[in-house]
Amino acid sequence: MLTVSHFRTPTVNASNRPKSFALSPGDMTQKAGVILAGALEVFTTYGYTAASMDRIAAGAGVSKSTLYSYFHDKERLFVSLIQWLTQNTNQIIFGLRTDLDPETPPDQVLRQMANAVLAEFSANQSLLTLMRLMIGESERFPDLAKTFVRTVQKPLLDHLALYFASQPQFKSLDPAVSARIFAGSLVHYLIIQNILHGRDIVPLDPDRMIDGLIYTIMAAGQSSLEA
Amino acid sequence: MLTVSHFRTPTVNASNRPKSFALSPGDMTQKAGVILAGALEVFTTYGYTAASMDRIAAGAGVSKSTLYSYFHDKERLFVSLIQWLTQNTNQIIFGLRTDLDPETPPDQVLRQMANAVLAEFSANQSLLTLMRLMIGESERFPDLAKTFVRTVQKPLLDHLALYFASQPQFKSLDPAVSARIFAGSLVHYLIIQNILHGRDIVPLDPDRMIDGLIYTIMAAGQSSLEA
DNA sequence: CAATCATACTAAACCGTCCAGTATTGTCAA
DNA sequence: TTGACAATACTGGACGGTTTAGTATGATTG
Repeated sequence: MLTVSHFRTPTVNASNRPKSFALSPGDMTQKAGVILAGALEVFTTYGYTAASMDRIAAGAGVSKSTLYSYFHDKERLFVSLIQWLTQNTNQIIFGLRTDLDPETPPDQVLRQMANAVLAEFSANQSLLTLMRLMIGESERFPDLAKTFVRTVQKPLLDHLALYFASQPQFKSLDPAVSARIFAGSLVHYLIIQNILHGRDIVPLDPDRMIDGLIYTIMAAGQSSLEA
Repeated sequence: MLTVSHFRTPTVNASNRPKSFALSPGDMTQKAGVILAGALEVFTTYGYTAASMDRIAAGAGVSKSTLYSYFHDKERLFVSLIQWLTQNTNQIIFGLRTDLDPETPPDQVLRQMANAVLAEFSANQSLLTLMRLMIGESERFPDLAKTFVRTVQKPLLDHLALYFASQPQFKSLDPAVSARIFAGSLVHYLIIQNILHGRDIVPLDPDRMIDGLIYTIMAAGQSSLEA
């Protein structure tokens, strides 16, 4: 269970040293959300180091005092932000996971998933931002990167692998590898097109990408090729 | 043709304003290479902003004066470094591209390629570093990201697509999409395992990954599934 | 004599702290 | 219900100490 730690209530108590709490996201103050939203934009634009706390405060429309009353320091603000995004991402992903209904044909399920992923990632910029920040700062925050893998990537891959394993059509395929191929192709596509700004350089229609991917997996599953 | 621009000769002329040249990599002084190698390590460890010019100078074993005599400023040093890495990467990739011999069976060719990619990226840390830096700084240096796509990703994808198109075994597959699936699966695998430190969290043997990937593409190619 | 080194310097930015003052909100007595 | 008061949240600005990019100066080396 992920909790947003390094978060402190704005209660400036007598000692002027407010203590911090590990709060579940529901407990988070409205102001904290405003700060995180502003921080996201600034971190997105400048990266971790170049994003100054002054700019974050300005971006969030909050005084620096308030900023520091909610978050102890820059590093823990960043960690809280990533955890916040991670939770949002998780909710989104688990929201769009088409309940692996064994009735509907697998190609429809897969297409539905792929469509949802590409649509969601294209519409919701913060998901790609999370990916980019995580990769970019993975050396400075290795533990955070592992948390990201554990709470976002692993459940998704496990879910996919479970689905591939459950369908007899794919019994000749390695479920774990198929999950990697499915997710990896889409993630790589998103990285090239949206993060590295390669849309005009290596253009590829998302529908064409999805069609080809679905066809490849379906065809491989139904093949009687010997290993 | 890629040239290492933003590079200036160490000639500190009278006006103390040495002019810069666009030099082909062969013209690059030995010292410039030393500086770039040191810069790579520091940028890798600290990221762009947190890598100070003092640390870079120290890491390269060079005085700061010399540093600035070869590179106008930090930004152009970084651009030169990326271009330098891009060229190295290109040479490596084009070096390991198994000359698309139509004689050898496709599965062997693909396996050879996948093996070479994974082996090379695991052994040569700087390739992954390049990937990580490019993604992490893609908002600060969008043009650099495009250059990366144009000079590294696009040739690789084109090369793969051409190969898929040339082999009758894959005539039922979309060559461009197959190239994306092939490269994307491997890149995503490398990102998860090596960049995001997910080896222990979502373990997957590289050979198993390659086997599954090759099988999937081969089986899909030989399938007679109707679209 | 060109290249390099070592060092010191400037001007600016940064983080985190601190504080005087201002809204906002609630409590409680009259 | 109203008015006084207290607690809390927040602002805005200033500050110390540190770090940064980039420049300048003079010594050293081959």
